[in-house]
Amino acid sequence: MPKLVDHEQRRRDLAEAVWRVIRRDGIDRASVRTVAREAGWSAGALRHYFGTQSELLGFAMQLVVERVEGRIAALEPPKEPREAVEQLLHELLPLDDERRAENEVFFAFTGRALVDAALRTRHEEVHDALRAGCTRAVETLATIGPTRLSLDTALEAERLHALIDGLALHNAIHPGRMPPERIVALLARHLDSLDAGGSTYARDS
Amino acid sequence: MPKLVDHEQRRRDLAEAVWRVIRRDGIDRASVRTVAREAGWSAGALRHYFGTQSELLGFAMQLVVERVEGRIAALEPPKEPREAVEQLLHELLPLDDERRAENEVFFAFTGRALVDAALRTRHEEVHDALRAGCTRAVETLATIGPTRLSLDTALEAERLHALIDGLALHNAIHPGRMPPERIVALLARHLDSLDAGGSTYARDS
Amino acid sequence: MPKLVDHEQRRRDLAEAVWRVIRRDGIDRASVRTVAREAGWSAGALRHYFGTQSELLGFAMQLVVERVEGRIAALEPPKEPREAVEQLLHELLPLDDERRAENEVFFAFTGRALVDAALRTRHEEVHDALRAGCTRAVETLATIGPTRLSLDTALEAERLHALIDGLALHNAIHPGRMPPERIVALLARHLDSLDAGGSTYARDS
Amino acid sequence: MPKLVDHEQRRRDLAEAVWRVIRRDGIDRASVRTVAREAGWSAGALRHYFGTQSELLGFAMQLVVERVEGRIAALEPPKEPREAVEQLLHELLPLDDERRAENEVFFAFTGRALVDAALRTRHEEVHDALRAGCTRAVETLATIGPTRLSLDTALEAERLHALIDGLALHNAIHPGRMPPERIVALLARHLDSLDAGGSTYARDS
DNA sequence: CATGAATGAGTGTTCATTCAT
DNA sequence: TATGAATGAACACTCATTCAT
Repeated sequence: MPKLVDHEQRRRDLAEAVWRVIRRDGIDRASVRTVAREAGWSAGALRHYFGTQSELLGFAMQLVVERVEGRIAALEPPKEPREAVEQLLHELLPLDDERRAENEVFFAFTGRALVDAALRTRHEEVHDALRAGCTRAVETLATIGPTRLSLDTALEAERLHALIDGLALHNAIHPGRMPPERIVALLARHLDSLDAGGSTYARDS
Repeated sequence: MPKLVDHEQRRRDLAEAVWRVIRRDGIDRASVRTVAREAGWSAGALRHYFGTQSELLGFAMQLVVERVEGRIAALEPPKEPREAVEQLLHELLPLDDERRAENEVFFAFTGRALVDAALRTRHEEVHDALRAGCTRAVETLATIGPTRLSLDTALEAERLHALIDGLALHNAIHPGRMPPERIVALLARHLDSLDAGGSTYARDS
Repeated sequence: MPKLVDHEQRRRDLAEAVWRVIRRDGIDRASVRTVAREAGWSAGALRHYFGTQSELLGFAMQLVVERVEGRIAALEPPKEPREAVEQLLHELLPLDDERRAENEVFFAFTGRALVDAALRTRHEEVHDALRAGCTRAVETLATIGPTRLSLDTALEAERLHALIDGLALHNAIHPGRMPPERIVALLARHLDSLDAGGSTYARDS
Repeated sequence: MPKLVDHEQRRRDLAEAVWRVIRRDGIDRASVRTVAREAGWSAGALRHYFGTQSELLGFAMQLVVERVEGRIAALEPPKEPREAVEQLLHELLPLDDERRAENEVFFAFTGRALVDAALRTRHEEVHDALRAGCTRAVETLATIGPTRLSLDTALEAERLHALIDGLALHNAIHPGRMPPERIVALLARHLDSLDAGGSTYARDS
């Protein structure tokens, strides 16, 4: 009877080590050796759980995918516009440490996905999941809001999506210039603008 | 002083080689050797113009900075809102090959700037220049437009900036999902929304 | 003692796995892991039967030794020259799959035996067994043949041995240039030449 | 003006280091590191002359090819049978240190050529060159000899070739059992046997 | 100014081996 | 007996950098 290990848990531990290294030193430093050391093991031990470095990074990226997708999937259908806004703010934006970590790791992978086909596929998953979340939010605003909105939902979803990613990017790279409070204000203003009548999400959030 | 010109021109040639390598193979492949080969020289020769690899990449990034800043600085004060829009579209967005190149290189550097202080400083320059361009555009819309706009220009500039970067990012990473025409349409819609009265930039651009 | 049988059988199974790996991928790929996987076991399990990789390969080589020796020992004393020839052809030369396998494995080990003393000892056993077989064949031809042969049997045995190994080597490395039929023809010619009077083994084989 | 080095000479030096390592420790130990150390340089320096290990080993093998081919090409057309024999003995067989080295290296590569296509191609070159040399020798014996020989030259060339390789192999792997003098005696006997009339090359060589 | 020689550290990966279970 | 965990050394190869010329 060999020593048994929870394989999936180990993979998760290692992926988290990948995250830490990426956030601290950048994805270029996320070598097999470095990650192993970060996790407190030898490089060879890591090979039990990930056959190649590509697999390791891919899994770490997949973890982002799953977290974001899971978060979006868990969203309750909002009863009113304000709730939709809250959801976006609290679930999709890098407003706390956990999501800030995801966000930074996500952008680190983004740079690599530009030239790595396998990572790009995973990146696209997150992209689409975020798009779906944005679409749902826009639709909510259009249908259950107290307003007379007649939105091109596809267009608005894309605009919202681009705005969110832009905000997240600015927060990741220059946190001082785009702190969480400012993100909240900007997003509120944006949602506000969708409702020409003037309901004001911005006023007290 | 012709020698200096040569020297500076060489640096520019090399920086362009860096761009080509980055776009083709990713920033990780932008090694001193690879870039030298791409430029048609020996690796040692490169040493005369850039002491370290970091300096080389920094200069290549600086080229992006200068181009974007130069482009923004060259903008004529718009006479009317529509012109402001045109400027944004044609000067700041990745709608042709040249600016698509800048854009891709910019995002490649972004990934690295997340953990490299020197690159981050340069990145911030571009960031601020873009912000300034956005601010100017928003101000134009507010002041010389035919509308009764009373905008929080700082807020709107940030929103526009984030939107533009988000669109550019989406275009760089998933060009199929965010082609130039779509960028144009989205940005038109956005500017449109700034003018609650309803002038329609979107209608015929 | 059934356990011992099992043990020995296991070793044989593993040695056969070694053979398959060697023939397919070369002796360099015959790692402990690869062989274990080929045999359908874990690498650790193999340790119970072979303490080191060297031992494993040595045993696999020993299997060649035993097979060749066994085959030669089993030869009936030939009644007439033609029978001696047949024996050589059918028992010692790589004319069917089984002996082609032995042959290839043998030469794979030969390369290593050049610098590995333990393997060289085992190699020498095969060498000597083959030599003995050749000697017996030559003696048969000299004593029971219908001819007036007066051979230097030691010399002729060595010549025959070198010829056989040369043919086998050529067959192993360039099978297209030395197919089985050609081996038969060449050996027939050789044996023919031993009998100056002209009995013709070649004519109808 | 950089330090200039005779590239081809360096490659030859390195190839000779390969030979030394192969003869001493076997071809498996002929790693880039080991060879570099043997030649007195760093592993990185070696990369200036050989891009990959495969290239390095291929060149070292090519050296054997060229030496053997050169030696065969340099053979003068023999005036009489005896001379043909001498040529074979002195040029093709491992009777002195230089050719013993070639021979050992050749067999080391043979083992690898069994599974390496690139090496096999080079191996085939040596094979064919040796075959040509044997063919020439047999033809000489048949045409200018004092005898009534009517040989199947293709068949006899192959037989001679296999014999020579077999002898060389036996000498390489078990030098004690097949010393140079014995090789000479055996080959003399063989050539003798080609001339049924009985001229005796063996008698005084 | 420019080159190629040379180094040493770093990369991902494979491996034989040891060990606890 | 048998397994998988774990290690540390080795592998080929890439790289930034230094240096003599």
